[in-house]
Amino acid sequence: MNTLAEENYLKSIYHLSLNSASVSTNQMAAFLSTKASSVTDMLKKLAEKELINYTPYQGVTLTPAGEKIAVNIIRKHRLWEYFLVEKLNFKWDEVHEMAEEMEHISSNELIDRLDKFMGYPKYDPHGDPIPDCNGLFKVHDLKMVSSILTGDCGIIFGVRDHSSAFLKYLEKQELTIGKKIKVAEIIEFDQSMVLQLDDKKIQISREVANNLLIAL
Amino acid sequence: MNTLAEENYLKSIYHLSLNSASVSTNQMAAFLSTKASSVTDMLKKLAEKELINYTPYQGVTLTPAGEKIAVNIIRKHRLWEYFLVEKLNFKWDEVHEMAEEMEHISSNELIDRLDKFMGYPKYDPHGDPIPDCNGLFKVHDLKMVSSILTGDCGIIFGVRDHSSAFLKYLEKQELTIGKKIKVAEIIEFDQSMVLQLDDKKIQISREVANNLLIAL
DNA sequence: AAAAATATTTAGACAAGTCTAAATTTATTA
DNA sequence: TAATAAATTTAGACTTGTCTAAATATTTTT
Repeated sequence: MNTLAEENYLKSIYHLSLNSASVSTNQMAAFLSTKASSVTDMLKKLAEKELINYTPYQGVTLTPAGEKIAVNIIRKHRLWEYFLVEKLNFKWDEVHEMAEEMEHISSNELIDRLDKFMGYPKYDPHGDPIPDCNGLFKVHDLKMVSSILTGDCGIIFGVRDHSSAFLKYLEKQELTIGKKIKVAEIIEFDQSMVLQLDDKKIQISREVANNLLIAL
Repeated sequence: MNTLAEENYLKSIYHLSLNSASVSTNQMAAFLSTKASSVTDMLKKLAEKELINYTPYQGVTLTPAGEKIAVNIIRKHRLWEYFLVEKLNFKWDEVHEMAEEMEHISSNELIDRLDKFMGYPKYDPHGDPIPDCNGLFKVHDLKMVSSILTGDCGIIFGVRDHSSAFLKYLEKQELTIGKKIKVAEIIEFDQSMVLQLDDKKIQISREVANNLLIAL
């Protein structure tokens, strides 16, 4: 199979590809907290294995084979996160690092049985979709809270920032997955927003609104 | 923390120490399917970290710090095996390789919660004791079936050989953990044994009897 | 107790993955 | 479009863990 480092590179290329068509060496280096020269070395290796399309200086995309591996790692990551939260009662801000390790457990039989054990969940604790055993998942059309207008309603469905600090903040504000919100007011000065929840109003910064996703 | 290789060496020293007071370089090399020179290199590294007592040419023992790490890895291994069998319905001969990977998931909080989730099991699917979160476990005084006499009774409590082939054979013969057996006859020619189970008699070779453990 | 056999360690090399520093290519800008 | 800046790759080195082959230590045998 592939090494730990190879798997992490493939996963990173997948995630970065969601924003831009092709991924640059420097983007990778920043994302992986490594140096551009290290990235180049690994890209050559992955291209050799035909898991990525790589032309020097031109950035990189995943081949179908590479994407399949990346999606499988993401499937594992999200299923383990679901397990940690739903079965072992961890909080949603505590599970990322553990899942980063667990996603590399190789057995697919294991992950399929875990999936079944948990009742084939469709979303992980952060609202991200869990690919099924064939790598298929629905891509929801979610909007940033910052992009909607006064009076608009929606249901919180996901986050863009997965940091513990952000998740803890949302938890404290009761801005969790499934909650219904309505935009009560947008402050012109700094674009911060006042949201109406079931029982209270809260004010969130532009930065928070940018990282909170809703379905209308 | 420690690397994967370091953890595997410590675990091996622990297992091999159960048979002999100190463990030799060649024993380690055979057990780990590696070369004696590689073992020497690693022993130097572990001695440097004060996880083992190592005098060149004189074999090796674990320090208390090294033993603590080894027991913790074994705790993780056995708890994951229990999880795989009891929650995900794997057979007892299918779980070893998966647990070899899972035992290196670093979080102790995770393993303690897994332990709680499963109701603090005392034995893994092969009858081996599971250390608690302080590294403590009962050492049962088990006997090899080959060491008992005609007419003696006992309850199957463990195995010495953990290979899939052996476990599958035991499963087929219904010689599983918890079964009560009585020695009906010992064949003088080859020391094979006829065992009385609840409902039937079966004959096992000396080799099998050597690897099956019972409590009297 | 010396010779032979066995076990262990040392020396030097290699692969994976990373790094720094230098060279090269691509992009920007004036 | 030539000069400058930024991005990327190459070259060479380092670490971890492994290997082979040679050297050394220990054990066994006679």
